[in-house]
Amino acid sequence: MKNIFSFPPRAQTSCSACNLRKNCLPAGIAEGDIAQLEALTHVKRTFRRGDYLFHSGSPLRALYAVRSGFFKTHVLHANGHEQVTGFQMAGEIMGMDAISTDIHTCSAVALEDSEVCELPFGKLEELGRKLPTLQRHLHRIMSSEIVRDHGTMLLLGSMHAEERLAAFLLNLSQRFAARGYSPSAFQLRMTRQEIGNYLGMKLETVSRTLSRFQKAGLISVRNKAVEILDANNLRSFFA
Amino acid sequence: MKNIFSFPPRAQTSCSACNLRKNCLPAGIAEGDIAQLEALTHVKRTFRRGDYLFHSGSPLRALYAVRSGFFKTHVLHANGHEQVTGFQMAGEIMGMDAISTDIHTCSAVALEDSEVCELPFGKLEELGRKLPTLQRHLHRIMSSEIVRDHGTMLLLGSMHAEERLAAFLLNLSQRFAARGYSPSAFQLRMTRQEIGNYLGMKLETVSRTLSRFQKAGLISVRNKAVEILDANNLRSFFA
DNA sequence: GATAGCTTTTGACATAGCTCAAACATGGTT
DNA sequence: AACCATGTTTGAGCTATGTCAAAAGCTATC
Repeated sequence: MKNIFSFPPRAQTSCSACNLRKNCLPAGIAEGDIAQLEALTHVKRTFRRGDYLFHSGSPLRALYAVRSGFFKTHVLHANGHEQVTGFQMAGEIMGMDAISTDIHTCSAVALEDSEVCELPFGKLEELGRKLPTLQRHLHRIMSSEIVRDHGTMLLLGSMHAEERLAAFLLNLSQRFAARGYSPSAFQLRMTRQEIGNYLGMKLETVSRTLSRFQKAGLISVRNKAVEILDANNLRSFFA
Repeated sequence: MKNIFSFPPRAQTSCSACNLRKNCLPAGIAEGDIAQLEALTHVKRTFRRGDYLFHSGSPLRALYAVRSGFFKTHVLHANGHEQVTGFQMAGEIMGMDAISTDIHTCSAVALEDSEVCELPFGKLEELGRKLPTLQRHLHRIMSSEIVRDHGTMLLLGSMHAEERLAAFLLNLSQRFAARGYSPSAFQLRMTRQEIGNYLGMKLETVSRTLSRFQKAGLISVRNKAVEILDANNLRSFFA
């Protein structure tokens, strides 16, 4: 399952031709300036399921935009416990944790075969000084991660299992929708274990809660295939 | 307790003469460039306990550096629940949540009488384009908040009450130490309620756990006065 | 310096979610 | 096609933490 090549395949990328333009870093950047961003996004790397994009402790080289596929990021605690800090899908940016000290503080793993665009951070900062819209957008993206993390803290700090899982499913739904996929039927790319870890609950509780949602007619689950049948009532769990 | 003046007192500030230089935004910025940062940090505002620095929903005007005193930030959920997302002390920056959408997503309240330096964000970005070290430092500060939030997610997602509280006390201790105060004896500025909210537990559990730590000889608590008696064993709770 | 309203502590009891365990399903590999 | 490792479901009993309640301690204001 691990990629045995130390240097995954690379290829040229084009932001202007990319269908993720509206979800990714170029969002909100003037047409004419995208070429400059593209010039530094020189490589696209591919990953097999289970491959690491970066490890906690490794030096910052670049930010990474998911081109296709699915990743999870997790931090490792001294006591050996691992906490999933997020799941990233197409257009989402990883690696901002490393800007603080130039060392990654979390690790990123592909949950399925995936492609990633590499944005060398030094060059990104440099270009940001020339293009205010790019600078602004980079700031927005970092701030979004802060806001998202605050939301997760709210979830972990004050919600019950049912509320957490409802919020999780609706969040996935909404993100799939934003990418043009069905908001109501999708495949989970992560295990119950990983969902539970992210949501601060045990895999058995995830499984039981999904079963309960299914019995209540809110969703249908069969392994990784989820269908949201009653988004409104699901939403009412935590609204 | 609320400040009845709609415009809190203002005063000129000086970064170069500020004893927080090493903990605050100017950290790592070339001596010669600090004057330029100072030029835009035009006002220092004072707050009474309970005063709001900004509210969730209000527009981004500036980032705020705590000059003196203590703040908490919290997000509000649709269901009325409030989650404390952090406690900020001298030198720490608030307001980065608003960069994403130009609207604050959390609120900041003074926990004691406090002073704050205002950094108009537009001007900060503008200056960042001229001073790479400032740009870099702003990025580092935003990234640090991401890393900190990941740490809180780990705490909320996987630690027991004792571990959370031990981590919390040691974190405060370390931050006081970084500011030249005693790492072993300090005053809590927040209530058990607020601690519990931040740590995802009820105030009774906070109180009981503190009592247990005290009985075990790890700390001494009398209301808000805390003394850490055995930092090593306290650390062993969650290391 | 008395009063009123918070805040904290502690106890007794309730419960959501954890642990352990067993059976079953799935999908990748030989 | 069969096998094995991995993931999922469900049950039964347990425990950490929440809930409710009462008393005592602070602090701020008049």
